[in-house]
Amino acid sequence: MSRVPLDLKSTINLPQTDFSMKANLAHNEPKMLAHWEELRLYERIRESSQGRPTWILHDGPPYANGPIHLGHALNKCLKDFIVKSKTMAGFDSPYVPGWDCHGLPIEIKVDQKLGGKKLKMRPSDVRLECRKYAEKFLELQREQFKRIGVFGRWDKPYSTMTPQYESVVLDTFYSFYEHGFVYKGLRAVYWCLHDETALAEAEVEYENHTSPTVWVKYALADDPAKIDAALAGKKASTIIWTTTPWTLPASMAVAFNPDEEYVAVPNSDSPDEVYIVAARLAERVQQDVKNTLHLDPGAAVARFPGRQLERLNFQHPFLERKVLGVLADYVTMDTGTGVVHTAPSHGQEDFVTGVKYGLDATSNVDGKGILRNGLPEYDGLTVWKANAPIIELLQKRGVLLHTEKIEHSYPHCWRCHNPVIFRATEQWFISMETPMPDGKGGTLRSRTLEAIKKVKWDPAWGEERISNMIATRPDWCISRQRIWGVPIAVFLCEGCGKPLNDPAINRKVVGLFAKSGADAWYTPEADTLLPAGTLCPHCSGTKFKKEMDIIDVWFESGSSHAAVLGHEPNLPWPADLYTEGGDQHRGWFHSSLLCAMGTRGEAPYRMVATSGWTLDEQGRAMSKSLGNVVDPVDIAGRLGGEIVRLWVASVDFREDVTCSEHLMQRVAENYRKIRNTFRYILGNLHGFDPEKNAVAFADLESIDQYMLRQTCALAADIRRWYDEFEFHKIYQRVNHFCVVELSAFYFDVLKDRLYTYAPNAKGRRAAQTTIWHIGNALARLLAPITSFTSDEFWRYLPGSAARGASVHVTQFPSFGDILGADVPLEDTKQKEDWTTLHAVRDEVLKALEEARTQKLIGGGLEAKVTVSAADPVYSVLKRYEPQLRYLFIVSAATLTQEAQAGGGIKVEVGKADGQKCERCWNYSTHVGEDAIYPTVCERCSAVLKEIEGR
RNA sequence: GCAGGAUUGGCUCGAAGGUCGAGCCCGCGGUCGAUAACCGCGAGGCGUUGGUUCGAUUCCAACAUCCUGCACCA
Repeated sequence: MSRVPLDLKSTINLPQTDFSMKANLAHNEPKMLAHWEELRLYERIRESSQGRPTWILHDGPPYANGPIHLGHALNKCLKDFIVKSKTMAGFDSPYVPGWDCHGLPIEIKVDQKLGGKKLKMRPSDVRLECRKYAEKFLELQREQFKRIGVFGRWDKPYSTMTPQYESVVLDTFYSFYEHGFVYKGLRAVYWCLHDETALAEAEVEYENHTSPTVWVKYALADDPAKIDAALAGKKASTIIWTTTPWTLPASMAVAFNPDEEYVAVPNSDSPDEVYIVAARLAERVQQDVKNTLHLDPGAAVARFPGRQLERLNFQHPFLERKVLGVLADYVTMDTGTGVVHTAPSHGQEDFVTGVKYGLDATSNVDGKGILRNGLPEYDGLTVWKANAPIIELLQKRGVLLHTEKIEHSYPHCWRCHNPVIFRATEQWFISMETPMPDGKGGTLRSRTLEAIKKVKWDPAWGEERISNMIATRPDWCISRQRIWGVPIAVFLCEGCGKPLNDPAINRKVVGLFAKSGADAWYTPEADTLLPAGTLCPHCSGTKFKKEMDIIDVWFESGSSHAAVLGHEPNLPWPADLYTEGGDQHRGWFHSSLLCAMGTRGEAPYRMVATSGWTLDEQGRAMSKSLGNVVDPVDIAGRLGGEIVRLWVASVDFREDVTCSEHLMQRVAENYRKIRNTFRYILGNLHGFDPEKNAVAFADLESIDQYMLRQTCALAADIRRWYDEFEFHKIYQRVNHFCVVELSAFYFDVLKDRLYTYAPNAKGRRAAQTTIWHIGNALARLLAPITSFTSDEFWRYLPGSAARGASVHVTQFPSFGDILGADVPLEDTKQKEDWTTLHAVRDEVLKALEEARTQKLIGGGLEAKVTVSAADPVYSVLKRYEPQLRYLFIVSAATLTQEAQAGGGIKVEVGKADGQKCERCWNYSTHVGEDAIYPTVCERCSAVLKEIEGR
């Protein structure tokens, strides 16, 4: 009875799967997101994590004023890797994202939008506009973060503009206030006369400006012999140079550089008169003032360091006042006379110097820029108009040595573009030197420095960095003359101006904020909080007004730990980790630390990790004008959110990271390799049911067992690297595993078994069991990074339906999961065998390549090889002899025991004997022996019999 | 100017006081049963200058370039 022969190709078990080779991520990821939403996946993860130890990453709030950029994506992906990996490592690790919503950038944007209208609007209406602006971008950023696969409590994030949050900020402020950390004091700030407002540094732009400059004589009021004996009996003066004559009424000191040499230069018309200027600038000064004064630097009477001039008294050029000689390092020798007129109320450095020497920093310039309390010549004029009469005045008093106009770079208001001035104003401060109220000793500064040591900083240099900053920072100026923020909700006595500090009233204000938000301060409702009959404790005044300054937004975000942590059982205080860009050592890490120290005496975090900056391929910062911006939203839309995630995983985030379109393409290439690994596994698991078809570890082939142990080694590395946040090592290692260990080695070798064996043959089932375990493990190990693809794979993996709806509710695989319970992890002998076999295989492949070059063979199966080796290699090969041809993927491999020169092995390649089997493509001398299938080899003949049930 | 960090094939990374290494890219070839895939072979590098050392890409110092934060231009 004759049979109709089967079509041979149909008897080959080719891979079969709907897991497409083309990911089409841009199209498919949104579907996966919808699926996750439908599953309520984040909530499910929370439920399944209940009761496990918590591990808290507290989110640093991005600023809600634009779409996300690559730095945001880096930040959020890193956090997502950490939270997901902690979750899969067995922790309850909730993630509450947050936003920073108050502050200047939004207020300025809204200002620009409102224009002149703002001045006519009530503050509460301006605040509403700001709120709408922030809300808009909070919404946008939330969707963008979700799009790149970040899991979190997106429907209940924290935001700095909610009543709850605002009340916590105020409560934190009161805690500082009631413990005596807070004081009011003067500080020099940028001031725009036109807009009558203080400006932040960010609001200042340098533009060219023409200023009158003057060289002014300050006569020494003390005995010049104090400086140098040679000056006894002389009439000594010094000369200052300034571009702001209007600040001269506020001149309180003249500054010298302590380490520079100064000289007393005689006036050649009147040799008893000497002028003290810097030695290095004497020639220049001579030229500058030559029209009024004939200095003779060559005839200097004395030379002395600047420090000799400290605390000497000089006569103010036109006021009845002494001016103190002071020392300052910032006095340079590139312009002027080496002597700097110092007005503490009108310059930042001047102010600092003023504090150091106890000088008066009261400003006699009002908010409109008008000089007050001055001489009739200039009193009542604005600073710009006062320059001319003051110069005239100097002339009249005979102290003007020279004047001219110069054009130089000068700070301007970025909105009205008028030149700005420095002005000392009253501000609120937190003192760094206040003793801690908890009785444990130390000051805010010293205790903070101690707390820093208990925190783990990654990279380690962060500790030194933040310590330096805390050690050297001035008191914290926490007030801002702005609207969009949390007000410093304090009542001030209208009589004496002193603030009220009554804890009972403070609590009532916190309660009001918790109910109605900080907006309430801008309504009459706040006034009713003050009980009738409240008296000022300082002057017994009965009338009070509200402080309308707002709190520095860094204080707000620095209070986030108190707003978010410690209120729910699985969100305990303090956080295990804060992680942001390295710029936050001065920003959020810094303010959070101080806020927590002042209120709780402890750091709000156990560990701080920092990431670098995102730069372009040439290492330049990204900017729209350079056109080198990589937009993560755009990448997600074209290449996939997974590619953004994988890029983040690929770089060492601790240093500055580079990115470009080109680099993203490269990452996409690598992604395809990982995807194809998953696809190969799924394709070859067609018809495999792990419940029914799995083969016990002991019955697997040696190579299968070896690969499962390799997978365990991979799992161990990956899990360690997740713990250490070394994601780029995971990326490299997984890439290597997929490309070298699987694709180029194991999967290649496996094809013969998977494709040509009978579907249910034990050897094939063993291979399937192995790749099933590898895929199962790999998907879970990679899930924190390739969250989309791992879950997609999970849905296709046979038997996974029984193990949960998503890979994200599983945990990392244990060695037992991979090998089977009770299988020992180590098998040293097996590992050594395979190390040897690997090395021999490499030699064989090289020999095959040579034979190919010589046109002896084409494909490897056209070849037979003979390997000659001596012990110990020989005996290893001998034990694996029947498998060698499959390992080398040739049609025959024979072995001879023979020592080689140099101790190596010899590989001889020849044309394979026999005919090519049409089915398995191996060459065999037995092709033609099967009557029904005359074109197949003896192995395939047997397989076909099995398939046909013969 | 001050503080901190970085510099390894074209790209991203890893390791180490003893010939550095991996993946990708690139070149050549194979395969045509993972096919917009797969396999093999090959080429290519330690910023500069000194010092310590038997030996330095590694440790030290200076320089250069780049990045971050801070300060400043009277």
